[in-house]
Amino acid sequence: MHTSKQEDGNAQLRKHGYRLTPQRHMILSVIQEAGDHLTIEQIAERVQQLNPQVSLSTVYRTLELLKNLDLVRESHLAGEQPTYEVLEGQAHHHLVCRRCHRTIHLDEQLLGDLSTRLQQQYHFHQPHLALTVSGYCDDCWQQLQSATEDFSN
Amino acid sequence: MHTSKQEDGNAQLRKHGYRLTPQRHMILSVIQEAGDHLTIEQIAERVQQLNPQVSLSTVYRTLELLKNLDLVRESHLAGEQPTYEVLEGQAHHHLVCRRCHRTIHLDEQLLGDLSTRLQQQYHFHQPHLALTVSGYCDDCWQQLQSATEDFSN
DNA sequence: GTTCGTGCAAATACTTTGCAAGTCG
DNA sequence: CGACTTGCAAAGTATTTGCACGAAC
Repeated sequence: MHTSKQEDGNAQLRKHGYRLTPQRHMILSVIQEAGDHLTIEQIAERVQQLNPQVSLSTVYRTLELLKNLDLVRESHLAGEQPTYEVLEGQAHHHLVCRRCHRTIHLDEQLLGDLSTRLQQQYHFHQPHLALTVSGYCDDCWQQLQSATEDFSN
Repeated sequence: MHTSKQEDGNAQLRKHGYRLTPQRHMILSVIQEAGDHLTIEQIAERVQQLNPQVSLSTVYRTLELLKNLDLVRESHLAGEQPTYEVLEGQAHHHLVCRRCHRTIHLDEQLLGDLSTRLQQQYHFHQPHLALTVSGYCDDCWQQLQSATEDFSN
């Protein structure tokens, strides 16, 4: 699948004087096609399915590079492994259950014009908003309720 | 310094059947008195200043415990070490410069009634909001501007 | 006195690095 | 061809675990 996103990625690399190696291309593609967060392990797994030769260090080095070029965003929620996803201008937000770790994605407009407000009030440039909400999903909450009948306060 | 916060912490431990050891007390105090985020290393350092015997694993284990009891909040910004701070009911938010890592704290009410809205829409219980804004502080932005005169697009 | 918690050392997990060989442009 | 990248293996860091001793209640 050749999306314009991919060509952007390749172009970005070239523009900054980096070489366009098959490994870099594969890694970027894998992340783009996932359309979701991937851990380093998941990325390596998928890349190695295409070419088992690719080493883990290359994945680390490439992600570092893509991160610096703003082609990929890293997020690191407490207690979880860091994850990577394509950066498409849009922020997006997470609801994470503290018990089962289920994650719900929320879209960017949730926060309205906050971005602009922060820019003006704090002189912060190119702000990327990342909201993480931790709590209990309804299922886990029910289970916890029945498990702790008495411990009030 | 014996604040009511400390007594709350102690009481919480007891209430859940955990023992109140000097180590736990020290670790909680250190975090409370910092009034700011501390890394594990900083916590260990300060605790060991009080009693050099305390081991790192105890710090890890205790933080895990305090986290589960909701006495302490862990945050883990991408590319940084995890940090810990007392949880005082209030969320608080961060603006982090991507270049110099300077951090600005923003207060909870920034997000208004979002908490309630999420609760209602997604049936998420006891939500804690943590907003992280990454971007460039004004100083770094200026420097970057002059450093990259030409590379447009 | 029991059970829980701690210190220590070792194990595990995760990430980075040095370097020779290979590849992109 | 030359400079940049890669794979591999080894080194670093960070975190977790097993166990015997000590402490809280």
